[in-house]
Amino acid sequence: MDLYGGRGYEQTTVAEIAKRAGLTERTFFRHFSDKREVLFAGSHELEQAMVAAVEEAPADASPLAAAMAALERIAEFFAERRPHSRRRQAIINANPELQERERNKLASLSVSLAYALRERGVSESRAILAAEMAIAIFKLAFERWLEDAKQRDMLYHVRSALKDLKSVALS
Amino acid sequence: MDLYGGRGYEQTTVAEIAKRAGLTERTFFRHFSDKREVLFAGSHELEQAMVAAVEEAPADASPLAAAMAALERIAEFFAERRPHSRRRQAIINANPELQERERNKLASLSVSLAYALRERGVSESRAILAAEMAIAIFKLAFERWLEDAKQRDMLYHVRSALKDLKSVALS
DNA sequence: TATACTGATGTCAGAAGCTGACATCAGGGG
DNA sequence: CCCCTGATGTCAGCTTCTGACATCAGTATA
Repeated sequence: MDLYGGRGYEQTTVAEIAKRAGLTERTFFRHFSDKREVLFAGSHELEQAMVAAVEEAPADASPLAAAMAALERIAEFFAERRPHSRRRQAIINANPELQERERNKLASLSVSLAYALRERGVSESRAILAAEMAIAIFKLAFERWLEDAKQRDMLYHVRSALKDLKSVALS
Repeated sequence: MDLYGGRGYEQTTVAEIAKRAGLTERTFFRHFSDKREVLFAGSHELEQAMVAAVEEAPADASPLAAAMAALERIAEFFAERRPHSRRRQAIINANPELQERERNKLASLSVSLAYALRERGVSESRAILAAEMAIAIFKLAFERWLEDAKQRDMLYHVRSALKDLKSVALS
């Protein structure tokens, strides 16, 4: 992140990263499939936590409510990491390739959530749509949370986005 | 598409594509920024048509209704292209890098739709969410349309997905 | 204690994607 | 007939990423 932030993502070479870590270029590629992947290493854990939240949601919760449980579950995770998240996001926002990868991660997350919803007996179409809506809410809430001058927490923004989404869907 | 379909995306080299077209590798990269971009060349026109549909939607249409107008506008475009679309999608589905790019295009489309909605006076949050919902509907409808044994048209699947989305949002 | 195994790392060579700089060439306008 | 422009070719080179093989440290096991 120091290097990507300092000289820019494109300008920093894998060789530099490896050297900075006291390792070889080859070793870098054994740990990360991609030059981009370094920035997204932790995303798998987050995904698992969210899936678990869906699985543990009350049996009578609606698909959307169950998907929202996933967002509420991770809301606290972000609380202490605002500075880190801002730095990271600034790097991603500065480079299309990284945004591409980020969208990929969110898409993968959406698929996992939809699968977890299906396991709850939700129909395929409705599971997919509920998951996509949850992701849309997450993206919006995350963006708002990062730039919120009042520093309201993630939960606030998630709920605010959900409210907007419902009003839009009904109109 | 012949090459990507035949030998697979990864196995085909840009040199081969260029040779097949009777051109140079260098020329290929002057026409397409990427090896992937060949498959997504036409997407800009589609995006513009959809934006136009949003702009031309009745002034009293809700944000979601305006976004849906974009989907209805292009529904007929796909009608004659089902064989081509299937072939193309099979190639994309077989390769993660291409899926990544496809998601990128849809994200770009979402941003454009949201912008067009904003121009209609919709608030930022609601514009973003309406656009995202439209994209979610499009993705689902497109998938269903491709695999529909009954060959019902795109419009049918778009409307069916919209109905599901509304029911999920309300639950 | 010696040996074998395992996992992480290093070394090396090379393919493929992509870019910059410069040359060429065809067609259109003055 | 000349000049300009846009598209293409040529070439050199960087960077990402991969496969194959070597090394080395720690650990289990005989």
